[in-house]
Amino acid sequence: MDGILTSEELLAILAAVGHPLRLRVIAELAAGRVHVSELARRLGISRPLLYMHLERLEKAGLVTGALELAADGKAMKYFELVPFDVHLTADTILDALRADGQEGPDDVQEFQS
Amino acid sequence: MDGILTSEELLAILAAVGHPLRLRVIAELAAGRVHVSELARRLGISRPLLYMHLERLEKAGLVTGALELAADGKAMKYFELVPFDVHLTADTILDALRADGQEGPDDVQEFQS
DNA sequence: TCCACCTGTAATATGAGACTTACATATGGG
DNA sequence: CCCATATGTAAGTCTCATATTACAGGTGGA
Repeated sequence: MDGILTSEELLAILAAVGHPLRLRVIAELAAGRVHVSELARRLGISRPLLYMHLERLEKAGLVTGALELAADGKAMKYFELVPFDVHLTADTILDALRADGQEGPDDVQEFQS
Repeated sequence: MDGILTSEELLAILAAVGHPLRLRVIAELAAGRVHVSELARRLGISRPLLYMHLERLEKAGLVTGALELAADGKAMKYFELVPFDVHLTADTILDALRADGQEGPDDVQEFQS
């Protein structure tokens, strides 16, 4: 979760981290993996709400979730932190915007005059 | 614009940078100071809209604006970038949340049982 | 069977942010 | 005097993220 980012990826990360609850979610997960219900209890928020925030963090690639079967047979979804390291400066932002231009040759049509 | 941040300050920065237009504003200002109307023209957006985004960036402490009188007597508001360097990791976030606790003794009432 | 856990989603408010349009002001030059 | 430039703000709309409530299903144990 670092290296060269496109502005889109950078924005996804910034928007994902830039919320009070999600900041606390990251802080909780920094201590180790937790399953959803337990995490909701710790944060004092409803489970559906937590789901939304986790989705957002997952789409940004900051956390990952895995459904597991506990010893007692109950299904539990554990989330854990994906190590990230984003350096935020004016230059970083310029790099991200530049990266958009020559973004992967995912079947991009080239024009010439 | 770095060092130890409270979660509030960190959130202000992240939320401020986390928008496509504001990313481009920062990129433009990275090349040097620009006055509002000129910047709006470069970005191809309306001036009132740019104002909103600039306010947001200014509140987060990422840019500063100064009203100046040009040689021809016209008032022009120049904005420039405030150098910032935010390192974003799980640890950084933990630090920010910890910093909230013992935030400046700005007349804080202490209780004891 | 009922209760206590867990996951997952749909339906629905609500509120903040983003954006537009319109207007007020001031300056200098043709 | 009118036009072009500039700043600044008020008012309204509209979209979307946020948040709540309510439901669906599954398991294990008393």
